[in-house]
Amino acid sequence: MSDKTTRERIVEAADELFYRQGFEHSSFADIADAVKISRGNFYHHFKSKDDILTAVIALRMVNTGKMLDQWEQSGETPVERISNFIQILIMNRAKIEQYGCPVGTLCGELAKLDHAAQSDANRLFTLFRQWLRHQFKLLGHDADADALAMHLLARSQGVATLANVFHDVAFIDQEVMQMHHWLDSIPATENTAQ
Amino acid sequence: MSDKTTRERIVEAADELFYRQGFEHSSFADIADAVKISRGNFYHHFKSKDDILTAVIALRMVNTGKMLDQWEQSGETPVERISNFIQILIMNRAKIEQYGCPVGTLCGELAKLDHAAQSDANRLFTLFRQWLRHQFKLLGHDADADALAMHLLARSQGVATLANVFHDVAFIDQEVMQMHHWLDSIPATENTAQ
DNA sequence: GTCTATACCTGGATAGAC
DNA sequence: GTCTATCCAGGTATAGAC
Repeated sequence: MSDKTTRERIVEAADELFYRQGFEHSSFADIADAVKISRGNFYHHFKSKDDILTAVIALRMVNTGKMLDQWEQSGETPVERISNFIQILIMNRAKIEQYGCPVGTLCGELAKLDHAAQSDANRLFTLFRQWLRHQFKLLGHDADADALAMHLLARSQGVATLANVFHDVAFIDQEVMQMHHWLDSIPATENTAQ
Repeated sequence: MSDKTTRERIVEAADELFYRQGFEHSSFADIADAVKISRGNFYHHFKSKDDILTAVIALRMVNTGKMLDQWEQSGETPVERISNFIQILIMNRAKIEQYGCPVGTLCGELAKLDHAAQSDANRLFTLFRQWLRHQFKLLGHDADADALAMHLLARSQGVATLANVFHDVAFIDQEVMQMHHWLDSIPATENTAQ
């Protein structure tokens, strides 16, 4: 657990701030305060604010990838693995209630800004989408695997948004339960080929 | 259809711009361009940008109220009326694909900004929530009317978010169909008392 | 690699003429 | 009621010393 480089500390602080305050609303001064460095020093590590955003997205991609890999290993069945996805809402409920879904809110903001990094950020969603699609395929749902993946993504997005707006964690619990039931109700003609 | 006052024109232009670009990202210059007035002239009608936001939210409240009233009258049964709600996703699919849900994205942004008008904007959601709750109550769902209302709100929010991110209108159609099926599948022990 | 100082620009807001 | 001119704060980015 060696000391983190200044660059890493900047990216991590920016990651958190972009999540809590949004990208545009987070200034260099904010990040500088968090990392305890001077504003001018940024430009030794990054050439612009957009550059920091790119690094933040890259970090999130790596972390998300690791999480999905871990679910892949820890879950015995596709249903178990998909359940892990649903459970993020519970794991992160306090933060979701305060700041919404990190992926959804970032993509939403960048869409409004018509920002160049939009497609980069959207890849975070694609990561989940493909992983879920893969799991549904393993369940024997070849034709509608993508539709099921998108459906589940949409459900969790909606839950995160409303939990944030109404500051209601109980609503998360309630909906997560329903999502688990929905998952269990899917005809699981287990695909034994893979 | 008398000519609109400058004030009304400002609010309408701001409404559209806040939807498309977000509140913070829309400058006075942007609004001035749209309305074709000078920047200084704003302050004869509003004392601050936040004031314009308040007016925009008020306008949306009025318009939303009118829409709900109309559904109330045009629909014969609660199911028909709730169907109208689901159908907004279809009616506005082009805009949703481009800019997301106007209510959800505004509330999301104001939450990140920790803006004073947050609770004002959230009332837009509450308007829908209460209306839907009322309809579900008429369906005989006294105990879980609010849960059903929130469930439906969350579903449509999620659909709007993903349609926006993936620029996919077909996904809207697909999910709307499922939402109608879901609605039809709800045991409708019609409440004849009201 | 980190700092201070500063340039430059945008955006919200004010003053005052017409 | 609308305009022009202007002020001021804050934000990104650069220059250059240490």
